[in-house]
Amino acid sequence: MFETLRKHVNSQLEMSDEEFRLGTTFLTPKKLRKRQYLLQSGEVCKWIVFIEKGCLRLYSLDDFGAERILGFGIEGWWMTDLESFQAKKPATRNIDALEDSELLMIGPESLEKVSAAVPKWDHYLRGVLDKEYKAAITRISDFVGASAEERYIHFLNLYPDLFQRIPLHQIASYLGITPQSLSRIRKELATRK
Amino acid sequence: MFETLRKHVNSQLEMSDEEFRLGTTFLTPKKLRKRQYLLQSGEVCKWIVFIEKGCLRLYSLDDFGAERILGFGIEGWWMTDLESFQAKKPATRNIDALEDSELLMIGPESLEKVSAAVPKWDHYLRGVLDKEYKAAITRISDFVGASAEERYIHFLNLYPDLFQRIPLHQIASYLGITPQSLSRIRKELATRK
DNA sequence: TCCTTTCCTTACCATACGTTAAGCGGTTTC
DNA sequence: GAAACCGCTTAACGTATGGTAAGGAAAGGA
Repeated sequence: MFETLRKHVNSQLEMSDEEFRLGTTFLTPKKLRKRQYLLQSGEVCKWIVFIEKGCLRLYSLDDFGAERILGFGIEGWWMTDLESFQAKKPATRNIDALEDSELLMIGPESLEKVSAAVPKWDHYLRGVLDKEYKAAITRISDFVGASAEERYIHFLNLYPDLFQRIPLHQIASYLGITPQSLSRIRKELATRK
Repeated sequence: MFETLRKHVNSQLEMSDEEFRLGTTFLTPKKLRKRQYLLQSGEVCKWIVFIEKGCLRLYSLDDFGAERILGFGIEGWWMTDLESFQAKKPATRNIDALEDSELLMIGPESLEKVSAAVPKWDHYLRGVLDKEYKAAITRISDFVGASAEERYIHFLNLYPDLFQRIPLHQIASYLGITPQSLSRIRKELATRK
């Protein structure tokens, strides 16, 4: 049940089996079917989730109901709408499953408790936020200075795993362009090779 | 020397004068002249800085030497290149002063110490990172789904203080457009009113 | 199995933004 | 006080991306 999480923890820091086991007692498992919501705008986001298996996406809806994809997650990633989770205010964003998924969830109280009780978990979870933040800055850097084509190439290099399993029109939204533009870019890249 | 910082701390959480004083002993003051670098790409970023007074910017250079502005900071903001600071690797980004500035700096060891010694400071600094992360996601949301004109309007609403004192061509870079495009957008908005 | 929906692509035209070039008031420099 | 620079704007034109529409392959539902 905790295989992927154990691997991810190991990749970040040293943690004994006992410390790991202790931490996992604060986690709530949950299965999500494809298309099922973990969070719908209007609800308060009550969980930070680790993806043991499957694929989620975080997105908002613009004034005309079109999806703006803010991020993806697959096994080995953490995900939440921090805005709503921390403030305990209704979310403006949505999280749903792109594939049948298995999650490990942690709520605000458990988060406090595990951070206080197991310093290693505190470090681990803080490190997760740091990495997310750095990734966000890198993505902003791309938007500020790179063309859609460059952003697509960067995405391929950074997340080859995601590219394999996420529909192209969702990747287009993530890149801030239309599916048609992405299609055009891919054609252009293919002929150039 | 710590007026702005004291105000900022107060705005985030409750902290006694003694706790505050204790924390400030870990800070190193520094003055920076306009155009002076705090960090140049190639150096390791050794500080997280609080801006008591003045204005800084964080930016990278593209292949042709053009500046891509990743962020601004004025009094009451914290700033660093987290990528370089945490990994202790040479930075790819630069930080310099847009105005004569007064900074309070904290290095990696002091950061560890103050976090361990004063729990309130640990919470405070963690909150700062959280806010930065949330702001980054909001900015990404803008890039994914909003036009340049909308991004400009959002910038005005979010950071009216910044708009007053930062040259327009730098704001243009922050928004991911050219100064000419920003000028066009401003004209369009002015005539529409 | 059929029928619907989803996903990807292509084509055509519209538009937002980039590029290049130039001008002009304000400030700094010598 | 020129001269040089800087910040901002405007204009003309080029290009990347958006919008609309349509078709076809693949997947999913009944």
